[in-house]
Amino acid sequence: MSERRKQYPFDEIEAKWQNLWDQEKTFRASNPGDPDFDPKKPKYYALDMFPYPSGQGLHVGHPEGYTATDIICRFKRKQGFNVLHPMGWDAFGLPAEQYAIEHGVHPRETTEKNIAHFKGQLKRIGFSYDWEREINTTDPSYYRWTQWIFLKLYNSYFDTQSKAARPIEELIEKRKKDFPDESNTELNDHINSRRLAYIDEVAVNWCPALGTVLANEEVVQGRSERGDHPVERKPMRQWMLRITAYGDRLIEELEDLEWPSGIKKLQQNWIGRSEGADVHFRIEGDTVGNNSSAITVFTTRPDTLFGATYIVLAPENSLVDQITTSEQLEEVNAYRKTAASKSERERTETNKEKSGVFTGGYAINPVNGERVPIWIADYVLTSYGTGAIMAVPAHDERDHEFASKFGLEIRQVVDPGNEGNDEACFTGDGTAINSSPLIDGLSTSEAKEVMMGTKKEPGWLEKNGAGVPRVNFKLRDWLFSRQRYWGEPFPIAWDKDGNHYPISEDQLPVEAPAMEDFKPTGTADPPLSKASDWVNLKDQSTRETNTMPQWAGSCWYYLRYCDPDNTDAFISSEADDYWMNVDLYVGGTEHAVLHLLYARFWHKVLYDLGYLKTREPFHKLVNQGMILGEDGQKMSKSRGNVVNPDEVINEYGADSLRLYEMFMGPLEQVKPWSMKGVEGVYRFLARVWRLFMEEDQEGKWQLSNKVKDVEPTKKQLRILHETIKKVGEDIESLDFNTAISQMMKLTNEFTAAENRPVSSLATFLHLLNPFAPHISEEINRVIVSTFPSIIPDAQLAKTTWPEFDEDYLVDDEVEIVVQVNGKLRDKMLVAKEASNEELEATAKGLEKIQPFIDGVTVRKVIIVPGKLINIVAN
RNA sequence: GCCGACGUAGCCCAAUUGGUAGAGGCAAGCGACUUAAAAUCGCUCAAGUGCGGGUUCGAGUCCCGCCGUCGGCACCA
Repeated sequence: MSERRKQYPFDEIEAKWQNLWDQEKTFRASNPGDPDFDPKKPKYYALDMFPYPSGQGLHVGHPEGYTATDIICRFKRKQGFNVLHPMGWDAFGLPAEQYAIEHGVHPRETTEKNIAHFKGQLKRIGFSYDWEREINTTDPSYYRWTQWIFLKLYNSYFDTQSKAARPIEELIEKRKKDFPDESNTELNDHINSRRLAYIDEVAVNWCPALGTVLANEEVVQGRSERGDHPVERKPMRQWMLRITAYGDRLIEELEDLEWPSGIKKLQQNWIGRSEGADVHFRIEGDTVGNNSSAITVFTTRPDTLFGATYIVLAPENSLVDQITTSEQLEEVNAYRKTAASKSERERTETNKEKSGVFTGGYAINPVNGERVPIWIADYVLTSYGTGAIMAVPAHDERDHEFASKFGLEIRQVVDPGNEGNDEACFTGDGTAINSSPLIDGLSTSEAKEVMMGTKKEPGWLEKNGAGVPRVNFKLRDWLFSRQRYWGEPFPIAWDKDGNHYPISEDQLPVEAPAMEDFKPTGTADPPLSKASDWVNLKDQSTRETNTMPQWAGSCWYYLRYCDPDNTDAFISSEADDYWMNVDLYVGGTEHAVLHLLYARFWHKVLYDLGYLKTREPFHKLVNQGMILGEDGQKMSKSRGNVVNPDEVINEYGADSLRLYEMFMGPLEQVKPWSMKGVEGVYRFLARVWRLFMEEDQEGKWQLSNKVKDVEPTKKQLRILHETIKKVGEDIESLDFNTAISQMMKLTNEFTAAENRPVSSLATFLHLLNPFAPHISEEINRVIVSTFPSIIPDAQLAKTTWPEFDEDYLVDDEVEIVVQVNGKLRDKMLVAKEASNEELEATAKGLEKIQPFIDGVTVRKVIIVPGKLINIVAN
């Protein structure tokens, strides 16, 4: 189609307006304190998920959400809002580094190149970003503050009383008061174990192919989310962020947010809060006899303790060595070895068949003093709870399967009531039986309460020193260090005694050294460890050589947009006050648990420490649906169904791309691309163009002589005002597809008219403007020059959104549907203000209605004003 | 297995939130313009709402039970 003549000169028009917007800074948002700041204007902050500038450039999924927010922003500006609509680059990350390693180019170079490409592509779509607020997470003036926030995490702890982060100094003071004789080392150890950013030796996800550790969230089915490489578990000393401290608040504070319920659920499930108890099982033969030497299990069903017939430890559990008897040693070691050699994936794949071995040891069930065997099995995870469980095979499917396979005792302690079938294991709530007078006959919830107690009263477990109520989370602390080059260095150094200490704030940013060779070392030593000049500090200290993960920069970028050039603070208090929260955040579901959880966590810490005034960053969240290829499959290079937005713009123009992305269907829905559909909206825009313009003999476009200074007809006024109403409402509710159909309808109506009233058409251009800004501005300019006395000489972007007049929307006569027994039998035209009595009389008199009501009794007449009348008769 | 979303003309999708199943687009067909074609303009065509029950004067919409598609989680004790 490239040879085909363009239906309207979109290429000239679009470039022209984009240049003008750039030069005039049309979409600049002013901050409190700016000379042009108007405090009377309400604010609106619409945020897009900023892209990772990959080498592939933009794909059609990006402009979907971006167009949606752009329409809202252009609309809100016309309604008099001061609109913050920024864009930036999430540019640290593996791909740039991988590419750099393969091609021997510095990642900064490729990143800059990619950003320039992305930016050019975004500008070509005509988004109304305030480019003066552009940010880049790899810019030292940006990551200076990422490092600064890290120091805040490092220098604070979570106070469980107030459920909030507090400065670490408070903890130090308190500790000194409580333990005045403690040595500095002991004090430090205590403090370090409480920091929100801390070092820990944990079993981490080590990815040999990428040469780095990964967060749980970055591992999918035992493989790396990026690159799909195998991941193994390996104990390493790493920086961790104590996100689990915020587990409760991250769930509770979701409540007031206007987020899709599915996303809230996803986050809740990911955090995975469960209430239960830690229960201590003394090991038989243990002479110490206190709880610290016992096996502690976590259970959500302490009411089933009497049915706990054996104990299972994770193979990695450190107690295994102590418990295993010499007879069982060989078997246990063999099993542990196999378990360790299995990748996470293999372990979860063997989902079906349970395996495990007996340790030879026994524990004592604290509720009845019974001796129960201790097993190890890999269905018990070392990473959840305590790495040990009490098995209640009668009421837990996994335990049931295991017990059945190994012939362990299955003792029923919950009566399912009339529901139950006795064979299979019953996991629901019922009545406690076969337990003890303590709980027998009580419902599951009552029995739990007896065991765990209430807020006021401790339960049986606590009173007897057998356990303590506890809330457990699936959420793990956030593994925050990576063995990579292209990331934020930690503002941390280590003294010669091996203690870590913070780099002072005035030394920020800590920039990574320029390095020739930043390949992963293949060991746990990060690439930065090779830069010895950089690593070694004067006082024999050495710098931390890990870097932060990709997520760090995106945890707070929405704050920086509010005050991007501030060199004194990450955000000024005034800017925070004025702009936050984000009124609307649009992006893909792929960030439902990762980015959105991390950002909320950081935000809450900063809030607790008094740097922010809002508890949550994103008030309203909308997930755009994925755009599939023309074949209904996910777009991918290998399938060859990828649509390139540049090509769409070349052939149909940016306005068509924008319009099509919105016309495809509801924003949140998954939907396939269709080039025919693009042509459809392109034809619509060309129709709009020809509604105003015609070609002269030389083929030059000029204003059509059908466009006149005439009064619109009643019908025209009606559809115009209908459209003003519908488009406005649909933009507010993000139903862009239906807004566009309404504008198509209007265009069809006016195209059919010989006299096209310029006043009405000018109003229509305002409605079209947020969707197709270039063509609407261009046409507006043409009619301004011909009708200067009627059309104000101003850009649509700078003039007010039109208002509709209800009077034009109503007819004097309305069509009323006449039903008999709910079935449509006839229609009638009646005066709008006809009374119910009149309606009923008229309806009953209708020729087509008579046969249905003759000879039967009319029981009831239902009238919906202006809509229908239903005669119920039999 | 669990959680969530969605099933309406050949296709993408509407339906004032319980009130005439059709707004818009694509495709198809016919006509006008044209030497012809493309483009354009005009007209036409189509499903009874995945299936089975229920509530109601009235169900695409609400309830119950199935089926299918897509997405997420998945030995979380």
